[in-house]
Amino acid sequence: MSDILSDIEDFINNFNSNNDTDFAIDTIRVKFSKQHKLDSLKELGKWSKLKKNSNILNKLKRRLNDDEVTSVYRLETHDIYYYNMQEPPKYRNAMMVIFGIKQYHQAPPPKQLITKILSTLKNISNIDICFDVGIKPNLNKLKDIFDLTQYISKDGIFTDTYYINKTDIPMLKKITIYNKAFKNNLGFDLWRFEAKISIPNYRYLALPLNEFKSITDIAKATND
DNA sequence: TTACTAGCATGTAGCCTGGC
DNA sequence: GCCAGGCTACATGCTAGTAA
Repeated sequence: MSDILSDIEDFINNFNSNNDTDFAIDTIRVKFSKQHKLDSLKELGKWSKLKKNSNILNKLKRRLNDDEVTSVYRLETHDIYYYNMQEPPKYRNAMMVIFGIKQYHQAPPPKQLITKILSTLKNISNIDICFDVGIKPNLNKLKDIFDLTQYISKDGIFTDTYYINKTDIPMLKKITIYNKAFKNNLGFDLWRFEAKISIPNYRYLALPLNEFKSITDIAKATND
């Protein structure tokens, strides 16, 4: 079997070369059956169950509102987790989540480890592809075309995070636009576009990168 | 043949309650 | 407050059947 991660990276890099852009993978998610994979995953390192009130678990649950999370396990100190899902057959399925592959404030999870996990699970369910820009995007242009929702924190504060929850583009489930510099305390201006893209069959890769680029191009237009 | 799915049985962990 | 017991939710082992 070929290397799934390299295949996707090659696909994206090829698109970047032909379109003068700089898309990158930020998050990989893989739904898997624990029944035959868990033993192999445990050989890769120590998985620790996150405590019920841990900050990381609460943060994960905020991001995973659709999936009925029961418990979450973390691979050592990496941003690599799997969480058990309640959907039937109960406790059989889990979702592997590999975060922070494109980061500025900390090292990403080791590529060799990601490759091993993907070759063990032999699948990939969806990925987040990101695109970073040094100035605030033109959100008004996007509002003209999409239903742009601003995220309001629990305290009722309007944040620098915006969602396009419905794109009408096949496989492109959602786009998040947020102030990356503020979020990670970077010390320089940086905004991030993040596209959640489902992958029905990784053997026949057809990522909607042209469509995502059209959206980032609109938002890169000069602010009026 | 191998990989995967699903049902049943059983083990484990966490929470709650009552007695001391 | 502490501990034991009971209950429930969570998790996994075993096995049989199915698909690739």
